[in-house]
Amino acid sequence: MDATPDLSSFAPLVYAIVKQIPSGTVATYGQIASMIPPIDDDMDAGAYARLAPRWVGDVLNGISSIDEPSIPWHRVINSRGGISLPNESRAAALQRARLRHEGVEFDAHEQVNLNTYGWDGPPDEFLAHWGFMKPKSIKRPPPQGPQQMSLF
DNA sequence: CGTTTGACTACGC
DNA sequence: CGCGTAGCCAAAC
Repeated sequence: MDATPDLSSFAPLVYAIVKQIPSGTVATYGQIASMIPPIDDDMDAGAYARLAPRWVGDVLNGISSIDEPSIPWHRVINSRGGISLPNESRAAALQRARLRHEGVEFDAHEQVNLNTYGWDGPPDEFLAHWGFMKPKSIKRPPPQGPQQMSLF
């Protein structure tokens, strides 16, 4: 059997998830990758966790070239909340324009506040249907009492 | 068929 | 808190 460990079996899963990202929100490569369980059983879970985000990028690179309209590839950004495409890239400008058009704002550093625009992930039904795992929420729960004032 | 690069991320300074 | 580096694998050259 051709156990081709290429991305052909990985790509459809990425497509399915990216399609679920609502307009006006963004998801990170790592977040999407964390939802997809390791396909290769022999692969170490830790290794997979480090590799999968890059595979997501590779997959999206394929559809951004043809600009597949059914897949909102522009809503996927890196963990820093920035666009990973080369700044001078035509696709980067397109991605940024589309996000802004959807209401996503960029700060002075040209980065998106994931706390505000970060995606919570698809519904549980969707996850169960595909056998996906619930992603680690990219929204960082604000510490309840970060600036706990020292009474004395 | 060896080398290089990459839409990544975590970690260190 | 921003910038540089290491790691890891697949695809492109």
